Amino acid sequence: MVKRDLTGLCPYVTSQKVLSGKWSIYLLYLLQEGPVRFNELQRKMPEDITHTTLSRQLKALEWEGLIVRQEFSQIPPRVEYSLSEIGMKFETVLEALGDWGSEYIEFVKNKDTIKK
Amino acid sequence: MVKRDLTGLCPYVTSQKVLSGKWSIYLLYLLQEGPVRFNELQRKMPEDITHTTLSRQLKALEWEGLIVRQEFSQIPPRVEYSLSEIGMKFETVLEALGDWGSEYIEFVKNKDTIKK
DNA sequence: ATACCTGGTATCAAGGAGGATACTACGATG
DNA sequence: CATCGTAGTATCCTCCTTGATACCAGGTAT
Repeated sequence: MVKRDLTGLCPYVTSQKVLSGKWSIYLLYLLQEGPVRFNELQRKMPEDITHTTLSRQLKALEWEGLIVRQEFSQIPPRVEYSLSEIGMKFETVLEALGDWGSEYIEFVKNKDTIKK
Repeated sequence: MVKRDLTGLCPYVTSQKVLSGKWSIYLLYLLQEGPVRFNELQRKMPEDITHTTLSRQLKALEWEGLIVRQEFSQIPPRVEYSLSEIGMKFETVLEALGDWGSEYIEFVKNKDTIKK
């Protein structure tokens, strides 16, 4: 996941790059409600995802500035992830994506039905 | 680009899958204004993209139902791509993405400046 | 005759993202 | 003493996407 290039500073290309991770959108969606711990995130994912992958994905989002990682000095460790300021501003996109995604699912269902 | 799975029918996961192509967002953005020809699309891309890649990308979007391909029986060939109905509904997302992308670019600029 | 135009497809190579597995620290619990 | 829980990192392997290149049709321009 090579990022932070901002080719030509195009908003669309930039957005595409930020969203390139396989789980970025869903992670941002999960973090909307507030801080979530690492293992909790893993359990909440809609598909199985290894902690290796989750870790990489979170690191990328943190590196890009969308999320914040807070570590508590406890045993066992406790790490909470939450949205940064620019991450919170992404909620508008999330809303639009959620709406469109639902409509799209309906669209595909109907199409498949007609084909049968 | 293997698609059309709709895992658990989650809108966010679905959207993520549709947007997985490296150029999907920008292509949808370009098609907002109306039909565009193949070579014209290639020329309008912000980075160089081979016609092989463009062809695959368009095929994926067409297969997903977001765009429509219209072929005119002419020599030399003339093929126009445009948004489908569900593709047009994506414009809300595009708008949000454009706004957020711009803000994000500003955010990154400031961050880099501070670091220096 | 040759090159050029469009809009592709076929094939191969390279790179990167994701998955699987093993390993880590440190304490609590059985 | 051994295992569990958290939150990771390090490595390796594999698959997928992209990129590069060559090739195609069929008519027109030089």
